[in-house]
Amino acid sequence: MIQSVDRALRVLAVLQGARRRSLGEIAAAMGLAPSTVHGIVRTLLAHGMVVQERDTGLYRLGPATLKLGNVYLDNLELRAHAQPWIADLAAQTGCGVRVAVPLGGDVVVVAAAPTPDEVGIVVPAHACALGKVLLAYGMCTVTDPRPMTGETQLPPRDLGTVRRTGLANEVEEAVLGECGAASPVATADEVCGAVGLVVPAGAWPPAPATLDALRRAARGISRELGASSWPPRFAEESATA
Amino acid sequence: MIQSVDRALRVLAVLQGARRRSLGEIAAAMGLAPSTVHGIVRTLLAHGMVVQERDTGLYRLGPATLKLGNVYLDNLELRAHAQPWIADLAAQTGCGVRVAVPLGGDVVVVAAAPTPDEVGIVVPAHACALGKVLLAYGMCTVTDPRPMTGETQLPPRDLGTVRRTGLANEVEEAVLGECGAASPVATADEVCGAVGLVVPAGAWPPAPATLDALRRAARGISRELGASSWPPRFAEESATA
DNA sequence: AAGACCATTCGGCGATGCCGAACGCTAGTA
DNA sequence: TACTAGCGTTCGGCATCGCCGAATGGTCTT
Repeated sequence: MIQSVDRALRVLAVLQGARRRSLGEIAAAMGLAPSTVHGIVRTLLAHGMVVQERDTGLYRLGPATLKLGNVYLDNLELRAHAQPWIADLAAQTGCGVRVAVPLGGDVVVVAAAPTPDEVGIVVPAHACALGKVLLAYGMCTVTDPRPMTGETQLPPRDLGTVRRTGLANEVEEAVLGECGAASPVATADEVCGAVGLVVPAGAWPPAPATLDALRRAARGISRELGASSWPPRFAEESATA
Repeated sequence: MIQSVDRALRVLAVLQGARRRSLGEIAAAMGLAPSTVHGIVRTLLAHGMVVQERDTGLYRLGPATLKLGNVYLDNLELRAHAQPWIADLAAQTGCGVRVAVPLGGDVVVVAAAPTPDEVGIVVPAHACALGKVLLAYGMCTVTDPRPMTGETQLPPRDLGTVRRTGLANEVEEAVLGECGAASPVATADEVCGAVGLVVPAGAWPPAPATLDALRRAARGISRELGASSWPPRFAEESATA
């Protein structure tokens, strides 16, 4: 782990917390001298990862981050293969559909239907069905176990059942009035994401046919990505068995 | 400019060029020893900026880039204020509408209507109307003057006219069959972006009323962002005058 | 079975970036 | 007007941190 690179990425993380920050604020948040942070920020500035407001001198994230994120999406086989499946699934079920990948203790939405503007949103893994799937397969780790609503269950339960059935549920644990169900998506040798439905609390639980459609989509995407079996095997579980 | 941070960002830039790359490929592209790049990549890996495929060992961009890009969009006042204007403009004119910001020699689309999935795309500044506006105000610099179609004009001409009229044009310079017109958007003290129309070659030139609507939108957004006059003054031009 | 490529580890030399202090600036205040 | 407080920024010296070359253990190809 290279110190200065790690610090640069931590600067970007700090900048995610607020629209704009002063150099001193960033330095204070990281416990470093302002002049140390200045060198890092100047380098980020040169690459467009951050921008500096001309009048106030404050810093914010820059457009290079957007370019980077867009290239990531374009290069993601998971997204490309999932796109037609989730469009169908949204049409069939009338629900919102999301595909997400793990990012530490969170999940990041990489595809959505019928509302593609949900791409990019980040949800704590322990508070949504998509995250529970990824927790069950060891792709996420609970880093910040704070409840988001009064319904949030801590720690996440029944992860064994998730692996057995290929389904995870969530009832108003992230957003009141919103429930979810999700299934794992895998490549030939690991779980790489999850596909899930967003269901209004009034329509919960969904019809069995809806959950079957979800699982069919998860299996279909996984097959296109090279997976041979579904639900996927959990490497660590089968190793200890 | 801190060396290792700069190298880390260049690694990300290299990774934008292809879906996946081996450590050796990245090292070769940068003229460094593989072991040097390895340390950098490991740090990026720890933050989710890159991921490593379990089977092949190859590297690609990671989901943290997507999160970063999404936060950038959420924190962008330009985008928030432009959104209703471009929705109206798209409905009135029947054209595609884009809002873009400068990024070195390119422009990055940060808002679009009626097709929001165009957000994130990157176009060389010298080959599109949006970029010509930003070149005219010194927010972009031509870094890689390669024509994209047979129509691409190099170097970009009539930038003074762009500043005088608040309008830039482009006829099939980026994509054959596609033309564009764009106007500057400014805050109180600098040009921060551009708004433009995408017009099919068959519908070019657009009606004067269409261009007026474009300019009204550009002026309206600029006013909301604190600009006092429109078209905006060009700092360097007025300083030398 | 041999070769080529991969990611990865290690250790020593040296360049590199860290930090404290000083600067110029703007803004708000007495 | 003078004065303080905060900002971003610059500079230089010391020591640290990271760079690189070589060596390892894999896997896949020939």
